[in-house]
Amino acid sequence: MPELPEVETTRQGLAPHLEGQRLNRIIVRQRRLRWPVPDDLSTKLDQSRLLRISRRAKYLLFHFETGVMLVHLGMSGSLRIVSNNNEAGKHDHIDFIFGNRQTILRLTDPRRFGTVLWLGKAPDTHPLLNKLGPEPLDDAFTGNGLYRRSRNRTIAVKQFIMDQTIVTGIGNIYANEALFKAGIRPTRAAGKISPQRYQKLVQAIKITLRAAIRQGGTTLRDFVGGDGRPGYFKQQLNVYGRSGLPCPNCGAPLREIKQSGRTTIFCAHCQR
DNA sequence: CAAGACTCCTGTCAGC
DNA sequence: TGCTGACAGGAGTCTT
Repeated sequence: MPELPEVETTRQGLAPHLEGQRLNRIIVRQRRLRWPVPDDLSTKLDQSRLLRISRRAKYLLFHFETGVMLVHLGMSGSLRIVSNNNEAGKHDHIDFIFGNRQTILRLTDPRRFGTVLWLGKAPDTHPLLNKLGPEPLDDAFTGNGLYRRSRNRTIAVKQFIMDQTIVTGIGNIYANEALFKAGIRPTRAAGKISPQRYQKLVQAIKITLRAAIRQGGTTLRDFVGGDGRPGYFKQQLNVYGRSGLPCPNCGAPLREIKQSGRTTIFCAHCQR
């Protein structure tokens, strides 16, 4: 489920439980994720204190005294605090056991597209991190910047904003939503959009992501409390998952197409 | 370099 | 009820 808002609400939910705590041990039940979980992860982390959890793009960075551990949740991953009598299920691949009171951070990931890697002391130079574009909620992410990067690009604007080297954190849902809000047709060539419209798109992205983070925040207490209540992702989505239903703006039926194998939903009347 | 296809894996759901 | 195929919130890697 994780696009930027999910990852950020996960970070915000976990940080108060874990920051400052010492890691006791790790239980790795399944090391075959996107890449194999490093053999020596346990050694690297042994009795190390977790200083803080940060986020870059859709990556969570766990800053330990001994170095940085990177976690990506892929398509289906989640991290939760679970109680110590909670039996591990089929897809509960790793437990990180913290502190004297045995706080357990559990990684669950049915599809195993997620990632757990050790980056050591110089995380920023890692290939997964060193080519990333700006954070969408930073001031450094501007309409002008997007406009400049888009010149001579024939790629569709939707794929353009999902490219993590252009701007980070935007996945399929929020790409659809932001383009709807900005009134831009997802298939339009990135290189043929005016600076003014990129300005509008950047605002739409920021507003959409902030709203989603706020909503994630309200449900996160349940999330971290570990009861895993369903219905967690109910959001006010304007287009995603609403193919054929009326456009919230004009009432025309929303159209569905494929772009690079991903579902795109848009209003042919409002988005041009 | 850019763009598109392919790939990893499992759960869910529509259709028969 | 059971089977089959399509599809799902990601993104690195390979091919053209």
